[in-house]
Amino acid sequence: MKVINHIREVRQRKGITQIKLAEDLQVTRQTINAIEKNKYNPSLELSLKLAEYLDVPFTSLFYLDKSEENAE
Amino acid sequence: MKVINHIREVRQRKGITQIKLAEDLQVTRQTINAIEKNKYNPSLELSLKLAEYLDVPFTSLFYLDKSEENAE
DNA sequence: ATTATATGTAAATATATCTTTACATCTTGT
DNA sequence: ACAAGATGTAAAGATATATTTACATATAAT
Repeated sequence: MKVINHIREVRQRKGITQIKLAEDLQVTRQTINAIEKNKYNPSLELSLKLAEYLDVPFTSLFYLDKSEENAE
Repeated sequence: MKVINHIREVRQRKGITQIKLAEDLQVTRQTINAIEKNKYNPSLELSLKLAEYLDVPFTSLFYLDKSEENAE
């Protein structure tokens, strides 16, 4: 069961660059890029910071993909 | 800034053992124990599964400790 | 006291998350 | 065309998360 995130959409809607988001959250730009490109999931701590920073409900930013009920 | 979790309290309130929780979520009992004892944070995927399984709002189960604003 | 169940913990190992450095590509404006 | 800013990506290394096995302690019931 995979995790879906809507970071890119929310970030772009707010006119924020990956660079600014990374700097403000004290991670590297590559980390933001990798997460947006679904290379891996953010840690719980970073996830909470992202939702807070982007000012959206946590579960609208991250949720489980129910279509892959049986998948790895 | 650390992550606070209320897994133990919610789990006990529901009368669920670490063993059952671990089995139902397909992780080991040691993983549940370590998370409850704050050895480390759950992954984002496991965090989402925990909130769903325990049937509580995500941000009432996990949140950032604002009292450690400047701490590592 | 003994048994059963639940919880705590440790070491070794595997995989996931994140950083650093570096270079490539894309887009937009001039 | 050129430059500047934004994004994509890769390899090597560090730290975090999770498993496996094993043993210890706690608690409650009989």
